[in-house]
Amino acid sequence: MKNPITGLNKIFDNRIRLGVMSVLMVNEEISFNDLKQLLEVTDGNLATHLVNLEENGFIKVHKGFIGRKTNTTYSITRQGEKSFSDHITALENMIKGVK
Amino acid sequence: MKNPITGLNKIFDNRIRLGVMSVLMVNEEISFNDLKQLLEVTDGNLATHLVNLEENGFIKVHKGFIGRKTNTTYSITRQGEKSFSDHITALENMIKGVK
DNA sequence: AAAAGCACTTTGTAATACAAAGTATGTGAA
DNA sequence: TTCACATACTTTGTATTACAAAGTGCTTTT
Repeated sequence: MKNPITGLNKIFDNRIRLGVMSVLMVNEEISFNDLKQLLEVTDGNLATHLVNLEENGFIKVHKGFIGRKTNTTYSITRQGEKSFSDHITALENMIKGVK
Repeated sequence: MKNPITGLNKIFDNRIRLGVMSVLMVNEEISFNDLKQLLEVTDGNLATHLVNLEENGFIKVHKGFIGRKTNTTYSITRQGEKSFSDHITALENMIKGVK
């Protein structure tokens, strides 16, 4: 038998970062506020995880407007897609092992 | 859209505990040492996570012998199977969402 | 002019994770 | 019989992480 948890990405051990990534896999972009409500987190906490994901090159930020209100949105990067897919694959392999 | 990370069990956010559980889903029992080598962790760290899993009622401990050498093995409980299955289901649902 | 919203940053604290060292018990070798 | 070694921990100390709450700067709404 081999180590079932190799290939898991440490960045995605955290559930909020995991949540952000899986949302961004299926949504072209999402706003800060929508993300905050969806994941049910405080804004400070969310902001920290978003910075982390951005610094790791997994997401990118777009500062825009809705009318004249600021509206920040986030989207996934190529590298983010790749790294998250790899993580999902590792999870699936682990799950396959237990079934 | 709904929160993709609801249903995930916080105990299984940690990769070592996740690893222990997935090993115990497919092995009737495993010894402390085998687990340590398989998951590539220090014994102190592993022991801590095993205590955590035991206190949560997910695994049980059997202190036995091989010949006259002590041999501690671990196995999953009914509740552990249930909780871990639920976690896997939650993961699968999350993954389904991103595919 | 005041209050409120957005998207943060800063601050402080609590929880978590981990390595390393120490411990108790027993075994095998010299 | 004494010494080194193994098992399965526990203890200790530290580093990392996560989080809430409060503060900030800007803008918009009332």
